[in-house]
Amino acid sequence: MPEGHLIHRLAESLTDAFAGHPVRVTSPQGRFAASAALIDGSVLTGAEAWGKHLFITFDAGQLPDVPAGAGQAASEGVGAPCILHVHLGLIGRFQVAEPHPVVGQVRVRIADSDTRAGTGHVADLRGPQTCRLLTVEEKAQVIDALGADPLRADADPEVAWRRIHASSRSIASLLMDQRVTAGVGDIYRCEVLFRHHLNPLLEGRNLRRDVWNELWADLRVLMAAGFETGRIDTVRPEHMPEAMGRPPRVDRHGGEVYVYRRAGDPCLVCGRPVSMTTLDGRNLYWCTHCQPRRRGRAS
DNA sequence: GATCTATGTAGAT
DNA sequence: TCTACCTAGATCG
Repeated sequence: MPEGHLIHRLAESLTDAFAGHPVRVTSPQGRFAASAALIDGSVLTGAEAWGKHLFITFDAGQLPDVPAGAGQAASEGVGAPCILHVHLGLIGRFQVAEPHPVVGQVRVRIADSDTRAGTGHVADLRGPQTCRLLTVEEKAQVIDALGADPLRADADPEVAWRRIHASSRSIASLLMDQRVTAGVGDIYRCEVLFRHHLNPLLEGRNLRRDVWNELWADLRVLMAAGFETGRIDTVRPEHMPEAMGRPPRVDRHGGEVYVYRRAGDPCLVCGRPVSMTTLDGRNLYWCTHCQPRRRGRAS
């Protein structure tokens, strides 16, 4: 269930664990067995994240002939790179660990060719929303449809700004739109809006350019920190419960946040209860006092 | 043991 | 706006 920062961490973990080596690719659950067979034994050359999308590239150059019609990537022929495209969706998990027996519904297992006990790694994929093989061209098409990823150095926030500036949709909805900002999920959108005192229902076309610049810069900082630590911490030191004379909290998702999943609890800044509603089918949390409607309007 | 929930998205209505 | 999908852990009775 991760947001973009964890997908980037995952890409790094997979690259560190397997890049440059031939790997075993299997589908213990069976639902990916035919495709797994196409890349089993090939060299994993690297993994890359783009928003919440994960791409794992295999060098299929040394693979034997693959059965006709076994997959789109196979039609490229022997020798073409083959890309495993994964999107975890809401409930998927992809964990890199030391070798261990399969437990539960493992869609894909990637393992070192040398699986002697105590050596190597195993990566288990469970419950993905997307798990398929792509060609290089198909991967490019997926990326073309995505907006600016705050964790990528090559991200272009101008693309996101143009889409926001032209839209009558709420900024809360736009930040979650992967065609606008890729990798931002429910926690980061709720938290960054709070940190900038922005009302979630502010229309994109009414967002000031300087406020967008601040939002984008903050997303980059927050998500880079999340990439480093593996958790989402958004509370400024002066607002930490201890600094405010309150007992420390433990959030279920593992970080310190202002509003996410804190409905009814006192706002860490003003003390009024945090509000929650549903927007586009997702839970939206905010403080009606700290995020008033007028803030952010175009002048 | 049954039910609920979830850091997401696509497709139908 | 709704429903379906994928899985596991938390919560309920």
